[in-house]
Amino acid sequence: MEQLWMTDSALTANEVRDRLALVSAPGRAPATTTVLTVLSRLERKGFVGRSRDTRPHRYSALLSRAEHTAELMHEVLSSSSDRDAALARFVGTVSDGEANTLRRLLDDLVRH
Amino acid sequence: MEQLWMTDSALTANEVRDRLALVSAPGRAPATTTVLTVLSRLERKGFVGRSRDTRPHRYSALLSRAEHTAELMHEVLSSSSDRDAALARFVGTVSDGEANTLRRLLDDLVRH
DNA sequence: CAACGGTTCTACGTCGTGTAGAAAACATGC
DNA sequence: GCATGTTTTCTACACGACGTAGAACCGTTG
Repeated sequence: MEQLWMTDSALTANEVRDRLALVSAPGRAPATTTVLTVLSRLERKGFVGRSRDTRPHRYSALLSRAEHTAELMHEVLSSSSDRDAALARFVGTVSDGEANTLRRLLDDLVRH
Repeated sequence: MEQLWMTDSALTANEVRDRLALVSAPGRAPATTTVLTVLSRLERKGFVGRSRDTRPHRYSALLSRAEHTAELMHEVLSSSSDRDAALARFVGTVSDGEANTLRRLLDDLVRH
């Protein structure tokens, strides 16, 4: 459900429904009220914000897809009693490409 | 629930119950059957293995806590459409200590 | 004010999870 | 061999998170 939201930003419920309709299987297009409900719940959990003043309320993701993923990774990591061990395992199973990406990112980090 | 399991390895259901009893609040000690049920479900999901031949079956974690955490992180990461962006966000919010750990790990990686 | 689009309220089915009793399967002492 | 205690399975319930959506409510506009 989330993913569908992360496509872009600041849409009305109907716009979201339409986009969903395009992606989902023919029969499985959600009703507008469904979308509204889900958006409300996401808002309650702090994942999306909405403009209550404009009449068709506009909803937007508060965190980008990448930010959200990063946050989840932190959550998972901090649920571990031994963070370093977990990181070691993580790095040990990462692809070469991702290892390089990580190196680059860490280098960038050091030059503020 | 998981966490309780990751303490050490190869225990019987009753041993697990006992250890749980030590940690949990006085009134909140689980029954043995409860432990069995949970262990069975964890087995079904491939998180723990058990020796069916010994009579009190012995249960053991198939993945260490760290491995499990690492696997979860990979799962989360691969659920992202843009892995690199997610990694960037992740590294950007990591503590200095963890950044250093990561550098060291990546260095070790390169010398096979 | 009636009709319509948008929003909230209420609700149902499903799934995972923590919980555990009842029943079945086993081991054993006698 | 069978009664008894232990271990495991079966069945079941409550609860919360979701996906789903109808019914009712509300504000605008013709």
